[in-house]
Amino acid sequence: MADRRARPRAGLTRERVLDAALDFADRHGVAALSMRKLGAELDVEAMTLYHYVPNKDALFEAMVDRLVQSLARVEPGDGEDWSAWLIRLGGAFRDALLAHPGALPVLATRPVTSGPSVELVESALRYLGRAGFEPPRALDVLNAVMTFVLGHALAEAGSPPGADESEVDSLANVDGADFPLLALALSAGPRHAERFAFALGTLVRGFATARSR
Amino acid sequence: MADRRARPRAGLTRERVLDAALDFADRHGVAALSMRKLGAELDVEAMTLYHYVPNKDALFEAMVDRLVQSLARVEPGDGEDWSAWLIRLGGAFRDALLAHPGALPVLATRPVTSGPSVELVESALRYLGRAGFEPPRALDVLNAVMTFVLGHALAEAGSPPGADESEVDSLANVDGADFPLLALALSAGPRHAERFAFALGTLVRGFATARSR
DNA sequence: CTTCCTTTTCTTACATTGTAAGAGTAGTGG
DNA sequence: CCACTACTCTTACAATGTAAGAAAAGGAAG
Repeated sequence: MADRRARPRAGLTRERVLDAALDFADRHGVAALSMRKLGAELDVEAMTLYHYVPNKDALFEAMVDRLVQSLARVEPGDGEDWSAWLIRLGGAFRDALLAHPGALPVLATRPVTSGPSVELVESALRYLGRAGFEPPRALDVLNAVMTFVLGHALAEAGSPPGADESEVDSLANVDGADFPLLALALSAGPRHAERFAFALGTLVRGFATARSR
Repeated sequence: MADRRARPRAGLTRERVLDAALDFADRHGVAALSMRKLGAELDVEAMTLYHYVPNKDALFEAMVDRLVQSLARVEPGDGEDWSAWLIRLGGAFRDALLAHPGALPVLATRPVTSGPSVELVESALRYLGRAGFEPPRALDVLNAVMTFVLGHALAEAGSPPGADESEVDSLANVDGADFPLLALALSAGPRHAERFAFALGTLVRGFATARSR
């Protein structure tokens, strides 16, 4: 009658396994994620997890899918301009990636190939086509945006947790005497968001000339 | 007097260890790289490697450094325009990354923090400053280019070797009936190089408006 | 309740990994 | 010959992914 456990173990499910994995990755880094430790997090032995996930690689894949699927809801609003939509898409992707920085190395290392992501690309091509981009060009545009966002997120998330504490945000403590310009450039603080907006805006604006009509 | 081994084992050195590691990573993927296997590649026991590298992580770091350092030679030519130089820098970075796609996951996952890379950034800021970019803006520009190139290289290199053969170049075999636009966009072939040039050119061109003079 | 069946969990076991500790070996200078 | 340094190997251990199958926990049917 009393609760079975301090940790809410009741009703283990694939969702909960994935959540725990993402959470663990965010707190300790993917490198530290082992089936045994993940099991311990859920008050379960390692082998139990194999009932919800065929193997560790599939678990990684599922984590990635989870992140990518959050993009499905970024559809163009009524009368929304293609460039505004692209910027919104890029921003949503960035948010999704930074929501779980621990999973980033996994996503970056793996070709995103899941069914839903292909549908995403197709509908993006549809929107861009409507805005006057031929399919190949539209794919170029989409590719440029997504790869840029991925690269930026990687840089922004920086080292995964568990890395050497001493050099966290490595560039933050450069010697102003040896590297005056860099020190000056960094004196304004991180500015990740502005940096991102600046670059994405520049990129998207430039695509205007690539439309066929 | 005769040669000691078929494999050129004579004179093991840190350089040779790094070369072998990069080579192995390219052929089988970093995931498959273990100290024992790398040792075997050099006709040596695993522990021998620890004489040249303090641990596996340092080996990865050294591999990354090797790639990054090849950028040191990309200095602006006489009278070379800043945008041309930026494009050349981006291209060189791409080349360096794609020269060892196996090492890409390592580089992407790790904050590039080595001494030489900081010097690289400083000198890049110097060039861009000469071209009229204030240091913070110059860093934004540089960051945008580098992150884009990294993201693009990741996408281009695709899955590391050793991944599931069936879905290599996953997007290449989409169903034209279900995803007509994507199929159409892909019918032109990979076009990685053009895609890269298109996006990098667009990005760099857009930076022109961010100069202060 | 008992019996059977399915779903979920655990126990054991093994090959592979990174690497600590230290022992062997080779070559070099005295 | 000795001592010393540079290099390599042997052995060992803890941690990992996961195969094989035993145990437990429900639930449905009698």
